[in-house]
Amino acid sequence: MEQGHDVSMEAIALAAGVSKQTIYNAFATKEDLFVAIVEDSVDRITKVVAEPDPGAEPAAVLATLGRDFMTLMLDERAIRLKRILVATSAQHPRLGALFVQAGPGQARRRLAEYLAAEALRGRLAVADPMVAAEHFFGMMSSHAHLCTLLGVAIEPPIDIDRRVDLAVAAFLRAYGPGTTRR
Amino acid sequence: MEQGHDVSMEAIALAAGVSKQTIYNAFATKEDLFVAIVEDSVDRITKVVAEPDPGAEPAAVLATLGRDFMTLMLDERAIRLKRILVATSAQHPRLGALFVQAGPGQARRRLAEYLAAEALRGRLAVADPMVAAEHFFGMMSSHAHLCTLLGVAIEPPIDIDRRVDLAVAAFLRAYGPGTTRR
DNA sequence: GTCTATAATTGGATAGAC
DNA sequence: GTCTATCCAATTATAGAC
Repeated sequence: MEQGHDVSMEAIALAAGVSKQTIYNAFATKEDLFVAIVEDSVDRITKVVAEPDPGAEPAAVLATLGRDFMTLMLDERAIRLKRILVATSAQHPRLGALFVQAGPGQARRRLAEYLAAEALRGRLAVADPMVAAEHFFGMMSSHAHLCTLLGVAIEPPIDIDRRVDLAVAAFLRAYGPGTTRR
Repeated sequence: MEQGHDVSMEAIALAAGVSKQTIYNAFATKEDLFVAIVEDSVDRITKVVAEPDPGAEPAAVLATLGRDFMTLMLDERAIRLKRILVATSAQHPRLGALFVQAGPGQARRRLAEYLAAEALRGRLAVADPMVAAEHFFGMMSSHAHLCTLLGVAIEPPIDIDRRVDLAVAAFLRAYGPGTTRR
């Protein structure tokens, strides 16, 4: 995970403090080891997104989910994992799908469920909950996501709380109760 | 560009119909060739984003910029280029920055300029034009962007026009003239 | 089970003829 | 300038001793 997708078995054995043959006793090929490591990393890194409290204020729920999402997205381990998944997407699209489901996909589904419930209660004007959830996360994360994957510094340096607050405010203007949907 | 960042000089020479030595006569190292190819590709792929007409309706300007942005983002060549930039980000962050500036960065600056002008005219309620522009592009592209990089199929298949229309509508509710900013 | 030593292959780069 | 043939380093995987 530290050295990226093209790390050698030699380097892995060195870091593990064993010889190559010891690794080959546990994994038949480098591919097998790679898949096992990535699957494990996806489990470790995509920590379960807390289910929102159905009774809480939309602004508070959005802020909490938003901060969790941004923190996960900017986590150095998560960035490394995503780079590896992108670099090997041609050989292992299944691993990419695994990450999407467990990470951003889960966050999106959780928020969409909450938005649907709030729409029924009349506290939000959300026609398509999955689209609205994507709008929320997309507003916050899009630019920073690309930059972190490319190793490009974000100017000005990202302020998570501010980004979250701006996205929450914009989302509530777009999907608040008084809004006319079309 | 077809085979990805780890293509061999052998394969490149074969595709070019020459021998390796012929390539080495033009480029001192594989690195040099790589940088030249990527720089050229960035130029080719990030076609100049049309400057918005200052007088046009916000909804129409947003729809045009949105469609251009989505088309560029989903272009197969652009996806391949981005994968290569991500895979080599540790060795060549400069190339990633080049792409960001020329591609999404340019689109964002163009939209931000337009939004600032419209805010002065009172047709939009935009406090921070760069943030608002990022909100617009982020709403449309975020999820699809990650999926295309990872080679994961988007379910349901993406409908550019619909995504653009939904983002334009949400943006205008959030940043339309009647909106209360905070 | 683990280690050292060693295939066997690949791939970047070069030599030397034409 | 271009080609063929070759060098050399790195890397995956295995053999065989302990």
